[in-house]
Amino acid sequence: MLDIKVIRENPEKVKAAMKTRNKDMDSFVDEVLEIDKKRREIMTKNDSLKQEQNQASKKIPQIKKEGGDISEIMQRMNEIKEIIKENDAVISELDAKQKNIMYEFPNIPHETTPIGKDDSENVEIRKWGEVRNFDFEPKAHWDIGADLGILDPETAAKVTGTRFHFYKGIGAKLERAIISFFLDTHAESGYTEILPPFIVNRASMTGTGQLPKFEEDAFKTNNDFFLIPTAEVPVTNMHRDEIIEGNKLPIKYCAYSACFRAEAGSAGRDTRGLIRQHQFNKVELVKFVDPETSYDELEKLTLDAQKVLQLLGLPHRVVALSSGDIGFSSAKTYDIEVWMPSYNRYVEISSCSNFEDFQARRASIRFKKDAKSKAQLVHTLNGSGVAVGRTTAAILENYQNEDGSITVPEVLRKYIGTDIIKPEN
RNA sequence: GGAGACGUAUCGAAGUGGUCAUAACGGGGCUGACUCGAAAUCAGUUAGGGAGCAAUCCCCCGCGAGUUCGAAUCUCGCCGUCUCCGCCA
Repeated sequence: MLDIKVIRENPEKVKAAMKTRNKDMDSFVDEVLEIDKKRREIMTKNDSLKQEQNQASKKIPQIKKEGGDISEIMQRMNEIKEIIKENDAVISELDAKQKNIMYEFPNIPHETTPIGKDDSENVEIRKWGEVRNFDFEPKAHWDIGADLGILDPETAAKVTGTRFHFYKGIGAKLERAIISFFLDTHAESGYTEILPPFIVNRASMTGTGQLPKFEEDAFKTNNDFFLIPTAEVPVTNMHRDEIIEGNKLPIKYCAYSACFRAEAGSAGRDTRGLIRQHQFNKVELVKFVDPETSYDELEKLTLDAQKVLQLLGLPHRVVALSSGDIGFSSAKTYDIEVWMPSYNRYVEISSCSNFEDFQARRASIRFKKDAKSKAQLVHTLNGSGVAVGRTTAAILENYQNEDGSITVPEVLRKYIGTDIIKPEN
C-alpha cells in the first residue's frame, strides 16, 4: 500500500509512476484525494462533538452528586449522540472506500528500475557460467523424467489434475536433496531456517499484497483460508502488527514450502514438465531491514540466491525487471534466469524484490531504531533461493549424458548418495 | 468436536457502568544521583494510530456489533490462549 500522504503531497508524481507500469491510475488518484478530504472534514467536526460528549460525561455525575438538574444537558447529549452515530457511519464508509482504492495501487518503481513497457525491456545485469554445447541431441526434462521413470505427470493427472506431478524413487530424492542443499547453504549465509504453515488467513494474504486484487490466483479453502502461493506470505506475516527492536535488524529467514498457484490466465503456457505447476516446491529468502540499507540488502539477497546456482554449476543470468514487468508489490526486482536447454533460453528460477515499505505498511511491520526513536516501517525483501522444481528440471537437462543418465552435481552427492542417476535406479 | 476459564502497556497484574488510559501495584528497560567502578539504594522516565501551523483534540482495554447520556466493565458474534474430555499423527 502506498502512503496516502505521498498521494496527497505528490499526486502528479504518483500518476506518472503508475504510467511507467502501464497503469493509468489518474482517476483513482483524484478520487482517493476527494474521499480523503471529505473524510478528514467530517472527522474534524465529529471529533469536536466527541469532545463535547466526553466533557459532559464527566460533568453529569458531578451534577448528579450535587443534586442539580441534568435534563437540559441530557437533551443535548441525545442530540449529539445521533449526529455522532451518523458521522461515524459516514466516516467508516469513506474509510472502507479509501482503503479499497488504496489496495488497488501497485508500488512505485524505484528510480533504478529501468523504465520499460514489458519484459522485452528488462536489462541483463550479469551472466554466470558457460552454456553447455551438447555433442548429442539433448532431451527435455519431461522426456528425461519419463525415460528414467522418476517424473510422472500422468498419474498425477488421474489422482489430482493437470499441472501436478508425482516424483518417484531417485527423482523424489533429488528434489528433497535440493531442498536440503538450499536450506543448508542459506543457513551458512546467516538465514534462520523456517518451516511455515502452508495455509494462511486472509489478513496474511492481504499483508503481503496477494489480496484483494489477485484472489483468483490463489487456492482457497471453504473457511476463508488460502493455500500459500509462496513462503513469503507466512514468513513475512510472522512480524505482522509488530514493532521490532532496531538492533534485531536485519532479520533474515530462509523457508522451504510447497507453493500453490491456480495459474489463472496461464492456460496453455508451459504445459509440459515442471516449469509451471499448480503445486511446486520452493525455498524462499525473506528479509526485514532498516530502510536505509534495503537496496544494499537487495544486492546481497540476489547474490545469496545466485550462490546456490553457482554451487550447482548451473549457468544463469541476472536481469533487472523493467517498470512494466515488475510485480504489483515490488519497487525493484531482479530475476535470476537459469539456462534451460529445452527452451534454448534462460528461464526464470528466482525473483528477488525490494518491496520497500509497501508490504510493511499493509501488514504494519515497524521497528524502533533505539528505545527513544519513533516506530517506523521496515523495508521487506524476498527472493526465491531458488525454485526447486525448476532446479530439478535444470539439473536433469544440463547434466544429462548421451546414454540417458544424469551426472549428479558434486554438492548434491552427499545428500543423494550417488554420483549418477540411471534408469535402473 | 464437547465443557469451563481467560484475553488490559515491554512483562505480570488491578480495575466489574461515570472524574480509568500512559491506565493502580510490581517486574523489566532507559536517564540521572551516590560510587574509583559495579551491586544495592534513591529520583525521574519508559505504547500506538489519526486531525491540526500550533495550542489542543479524537481513537485505542483481542476483533466486530449492540444496550446506555456515558462501556475495559453489561449483551451478542468472531478470533485467540489455557485446562479437562473426546479424537488423532
